[in-house]
Amino acid sequence: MPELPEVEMVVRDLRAAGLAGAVIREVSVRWARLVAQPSPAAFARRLRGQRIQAVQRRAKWIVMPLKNGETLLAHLRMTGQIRIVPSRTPWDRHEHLGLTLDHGRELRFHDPRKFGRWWLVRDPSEILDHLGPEPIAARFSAEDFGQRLGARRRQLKPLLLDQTFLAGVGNIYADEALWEARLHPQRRTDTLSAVERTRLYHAIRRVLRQGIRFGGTSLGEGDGNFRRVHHRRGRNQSRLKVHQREGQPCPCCGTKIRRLTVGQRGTHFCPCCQTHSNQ
DNA sequence: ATCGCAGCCTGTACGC
DNA sequence: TGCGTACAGGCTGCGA
Repeated sequence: MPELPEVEMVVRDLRAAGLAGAVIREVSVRWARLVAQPSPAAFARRLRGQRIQAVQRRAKWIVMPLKNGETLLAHLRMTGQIRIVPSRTPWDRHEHLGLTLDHGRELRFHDPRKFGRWWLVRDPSEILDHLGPEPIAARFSAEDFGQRLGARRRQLKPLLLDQTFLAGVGNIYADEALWEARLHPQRRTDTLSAVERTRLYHAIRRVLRQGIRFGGTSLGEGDGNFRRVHHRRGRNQSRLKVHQREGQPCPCCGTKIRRLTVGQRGTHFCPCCQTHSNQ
């Protein structure tokens, strides 16, 4: 699933492909509900002829400011992939959006689950304002994180997935960060010591940065799994310690990894390293 | 404030 | 082999 590191890889790939500076010649929406805002017709009309000025990332969002001041936004959700292909490439059955660019190229949005969404808005803050801090930003401090964490009374895992609390962490990196910090996913946020809060802060940043360093996490071989722009796979799956490793030994102590459902989410942890004390 | 659930989707994994 | 069913999950919206 594309989380912060995966979206970062896509954004870097799009920049390397020269998407910043490209002009959108034609717009083809083949699955109407993919366009969240405005109507598909207005989306196509207002996008046509526009130049993409930059390709940026905010949490799991791809943010593309246009020359006319509007902003194109994309969210890959579960299975969204962006591809750059030669114009007039035959459509794959899971490609639901096409942006014909200059220089004989076309951007295609591929999404088997159809959960991904695109927006065209005058002011991106109306969409992005609700998001919490960017966890790998320099200005994101351990003090601020620890203080906000202690002010809440929830289980750790669901709070890490709450995009208004912290923006960009998803199921994979939440499991990995909690293992790294040696904290039980169901531990209550207001029971952590100062040392544990700092440990979690560093663990989150470490697993996200490692995800980027290894090109993102591509679990499995299927069509719906994460792929970078030119269909490349990430390599971070080989670095995962607990996520999707139920029954396999913990790399730290050898205990079998267990799976729980926490806040309606599949959750993987080491019952030995991640203790439930204080809960 | 926090929680749980339905809904959005379809590929995959499973049982028979 | 083939069928049916359950499940996965990011996010929103709802009610408790």
